[in-house]
Amino acid sequence: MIDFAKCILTWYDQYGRKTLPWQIQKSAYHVWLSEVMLQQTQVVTVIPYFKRFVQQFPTITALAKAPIDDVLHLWTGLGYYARARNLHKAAQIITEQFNGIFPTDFNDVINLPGIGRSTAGAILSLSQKQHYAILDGNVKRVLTRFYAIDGWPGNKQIENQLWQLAENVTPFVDVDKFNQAMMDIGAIICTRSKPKCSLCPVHMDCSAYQHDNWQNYPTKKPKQSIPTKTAYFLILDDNQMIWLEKRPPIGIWGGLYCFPQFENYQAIENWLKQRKLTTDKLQQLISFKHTFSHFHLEIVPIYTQLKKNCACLDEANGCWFNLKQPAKIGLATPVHNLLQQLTRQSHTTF
DNA sequence: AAGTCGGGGAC
DNA sequence: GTCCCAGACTT
Repeated sequence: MIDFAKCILTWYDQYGRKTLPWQIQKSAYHVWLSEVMLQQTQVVTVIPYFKRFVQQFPTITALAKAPIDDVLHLWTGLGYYARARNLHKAAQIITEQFNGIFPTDFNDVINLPGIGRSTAGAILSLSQKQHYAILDGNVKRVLTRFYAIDGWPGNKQIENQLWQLAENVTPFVDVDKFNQAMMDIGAIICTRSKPKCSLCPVHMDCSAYQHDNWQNYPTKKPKQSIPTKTAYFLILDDNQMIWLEKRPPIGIWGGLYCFPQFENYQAIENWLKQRKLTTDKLQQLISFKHTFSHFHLEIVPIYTQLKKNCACLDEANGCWFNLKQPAKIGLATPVHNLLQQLTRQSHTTF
């Protein structure tokens, strides 16, 4: 049997990634932020978000003091907005309970909102060389192929087995390099499709390589069809000002601003009538589909111009979004796209 | 154990 | 179109 960790570490010295933005001035804060942004999100997507975020919030304390809308604004388009809310909440906990210093005790770290076992292990190993294993999508892919682990990793029993293997292969020295190398190999070599086995430092002992059956691993998630829902977005235009409402903090697009949303056309007319808002004719724009992991959303934008603002709208839970002077708030991606479309049209109109 | 939570890259 | 990504949290 080869020395798994030694092979991985030797590979890392020569080929591992060492200049990603969160690896330059390595701190617990930067590693934490990157790990959270990288949850279910690819590196190339994260990089610009990470740079903007640390520029605006250089310290945990600065993040803790910021309004949540500022935080969500910087998260716009990244998805899984609970990550941003948890990050903000955790920054406040760190400021209050840990004097603004990121905790070094595993139990303290994993108890922060938005940090699970793998993220806690990644932060403490990468930023402080503490001996903890990680088990993200990359490590799961490498281990299931190397050891020929059958069964979907989302299954609790399979996941426990993978954690055990991860702990077994994780060395006591250079744990930071090892964990980074495992993620690098998973992301660059042991890819989901067309893995570059010839470049892998442990391919000769890899079960999937020996049997030429990498396609069987990891075992795919049992797929299920997802439903389609329809949503009408009311684009209420008061002279280049668009009415947006803040969504409740939990649920889809939590804390983001969105057009008033309805399940059918009639509900829009009721909504306008109840608020004594008089508008021009309702105008249906081109509908489109937005897909989530668990349902499709058919979005029907309904545009109309407000004739007379009766000031019946609740400003506490919404705002007039100025197309010519956009506020820095969190926006769901289809809302963001529609607002940009409206901005372009207003330019060509004049 | 299953459902909820986004958006985009790669194919 | 499909699959899934440096997962965590709720029920």
